[in-house]
Amino acid sequence: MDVVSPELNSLLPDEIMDTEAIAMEEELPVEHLAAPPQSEPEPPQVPMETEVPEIVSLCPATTSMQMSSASTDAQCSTSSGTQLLLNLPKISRVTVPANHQLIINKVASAPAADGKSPGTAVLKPEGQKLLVAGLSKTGQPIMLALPHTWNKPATTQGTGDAKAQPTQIKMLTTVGKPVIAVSSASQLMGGSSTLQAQQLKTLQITKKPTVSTAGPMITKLIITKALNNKGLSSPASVAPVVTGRVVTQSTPVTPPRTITIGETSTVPQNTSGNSKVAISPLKSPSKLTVVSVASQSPNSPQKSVTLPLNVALGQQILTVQQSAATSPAKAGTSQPNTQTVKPVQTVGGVGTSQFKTIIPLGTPPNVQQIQVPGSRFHYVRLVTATTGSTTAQSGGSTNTNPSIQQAKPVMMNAAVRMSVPIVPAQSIKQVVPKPFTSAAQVVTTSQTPQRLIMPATHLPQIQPNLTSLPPGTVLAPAHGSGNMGYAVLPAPYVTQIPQPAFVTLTSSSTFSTATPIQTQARLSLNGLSTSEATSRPRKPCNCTRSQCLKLYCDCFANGEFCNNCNCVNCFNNLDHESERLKAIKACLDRNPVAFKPKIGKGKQGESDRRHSKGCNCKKSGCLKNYCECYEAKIMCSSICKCMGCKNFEESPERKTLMHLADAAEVRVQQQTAAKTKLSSQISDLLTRTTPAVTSGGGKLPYTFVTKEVAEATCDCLLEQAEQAELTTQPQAVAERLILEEFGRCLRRIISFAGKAKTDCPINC
DNA sequence: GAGTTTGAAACT
DNA sequence: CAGTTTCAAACTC
Repeated sequence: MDVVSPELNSLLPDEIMDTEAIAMEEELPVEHLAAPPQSEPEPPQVPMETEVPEIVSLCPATTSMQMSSASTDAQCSTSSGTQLLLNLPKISRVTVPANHQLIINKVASAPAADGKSPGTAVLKPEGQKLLVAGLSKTGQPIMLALPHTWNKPATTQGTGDAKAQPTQIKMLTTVGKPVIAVSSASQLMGGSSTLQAQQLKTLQITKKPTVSTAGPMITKLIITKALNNKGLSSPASVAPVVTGRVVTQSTPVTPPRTITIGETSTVPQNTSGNSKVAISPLKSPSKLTVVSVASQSPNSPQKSVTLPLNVALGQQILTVQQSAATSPAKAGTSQPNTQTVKPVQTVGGVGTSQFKTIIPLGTPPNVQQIQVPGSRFHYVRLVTATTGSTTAQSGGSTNTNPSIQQAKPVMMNAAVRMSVPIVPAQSIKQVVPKPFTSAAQVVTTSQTPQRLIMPATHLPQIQPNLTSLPPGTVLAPAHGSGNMGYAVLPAPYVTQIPQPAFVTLTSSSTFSTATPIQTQARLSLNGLSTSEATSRPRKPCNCTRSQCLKLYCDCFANGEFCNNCNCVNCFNNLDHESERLKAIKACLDRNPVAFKPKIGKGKQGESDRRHSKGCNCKKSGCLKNYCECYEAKIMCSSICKCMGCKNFEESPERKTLMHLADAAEVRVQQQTAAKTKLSSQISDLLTRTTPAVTSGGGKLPYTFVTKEVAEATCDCLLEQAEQAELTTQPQAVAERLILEEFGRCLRRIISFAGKAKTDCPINC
């Protein structure tokens, strides 16, 4: 993975970050914190970018409250009945939708140990660190509880600096409704030299998600779905993800769920709460952020607010899988070695353009990726490194042990683009319960075991254009800067993962890998519309000499893993991650925008798509698919260096070709329609009880020989046979009588058929 | 399906 | 940056 400096990281464009909204820096004045999304730094210039990052507005028509940093306790009731209970050292901004409850538990301000982080606070031990309640569509509260030790910085962090390292937790809630934006920063010293500010953001999602689960459950990880909102006026994406332990009561109907983010250090092996990750679908309007969590300490009071499991996520469903409803045992107390991660089943992601998945990381976290075929978004699950020893040594540097770094993506039905802020590896380490004894984690699903994660390998630092980060790029924090890092995952990353929607993480030193279902959708077809991209399966490559690690390979160039290709000696897969990452880096070194779509919008005023570099054709006249412009169905532009170009608006050759192409397409469509129709008719004919095939406007005689008619005929013949038997007729006579009867039956059938034909000439 | 052509990517 | 080579897709037969 490539690593970029923290500075770049901080500038991570919204497009990549997929986070939006309110930046919450602890030290920032409230006003600043409350600043609108627009205040975020602009992404690096990307001339041809086809996707324009959208900013999500966090404060819809809901109640908005701002508190000064001095605020300690606050209660607020909105006119709509929303209640807010806040007890935070600092709350930059809280927005609560009507009828939603937001409860933030007490947080006592405490002096920073090193005094370098003024304004930081330590959460009261007795109180939950932080409870953020969001409301689902149903009005049920969603809560996050931070354990006391939550967010303890690891002392061995690679960066090793004592600077406060803010961690962001962003959470996206439902669209439209939930508009809870809470940002709070608290820092816990936890005896470590580093301070970490936790930022929690709740983002509003434009779409209302559908919730899928209900019932008791303990969930560690929640994965959300992503969606492609490109071009949608109201994109929906949701991905509330909560990691950590979820304890729920079980009310059959939308039981509230409490999500607690806690530290394991307090109660190490107890809870399953391994740190997990949250995920967020990204992309426009709906941006989602993920939350990393640690396990919760059983002892810590569950002050959590109940949160409805079902969080509507637009059309996407965020599902937190619950443990079997029948096994309440899992709830609460225990589950020492298993973590149940339930990715949310996403529905309907649309794959289109290239997207980038960003995973924050302090130290190389394990990442679970989930990709939804056909979707442009990917889900990424960050899995904290396991227990102790292994993770401890990383110290922020790349882990060289392959076994530890095994990362396997998890494929889902939808792809998600997201950015996930992560808890520093060290904090994770402390937080993670025993279950994870090694970096490698076994992911099992209720359905199928899965292997996951992408190693956040530390690679030589590069400073690529952020907007052009290739898949697999990891943005790591720079020295002395925050803990937050981002890993840019290629959409394909997730490709080679088993389908199961739910994943359970269990401790294990090795990965159990389910046979990956390799479904890969081309996320981005330079210039093609979403529908085009999704409808057209990616063509398998046939590389023989490039190992699929050069841009010659379309799969690689599109940031995808080879899947069902015909390539030889392919390295574009998870088994050759290191080589692949190196190749990506090499490509970026040569061309920082190598992985960006070549077809994008022109400069301002140029609404049409155009090739970012222009073609260089010499013999094809730019009217063959050799020409990248022509292939993308766009005309050549002034930046093209082609010779004898015929691919321009008024070109007769081009028009002719277009007409031919259109005609061909029409023919194909007609043929397809005809085949479909014929198939339908045949099927109908075969299944119809009473045949009604028409010929010349009437029914054919045989069409009257329905089942009923046949049975009646048989009855007549049997009756005749019985008569013959009763009268002791010779066999020959009996047979003759039966045949005569059969003849009469046939005549009657034919007679009726003719009559029907006359009475109803038109297919009746 | 084999061979040729083409132009982007990679290399020098 | 320009020229050359390599490569894989597009195309032709």
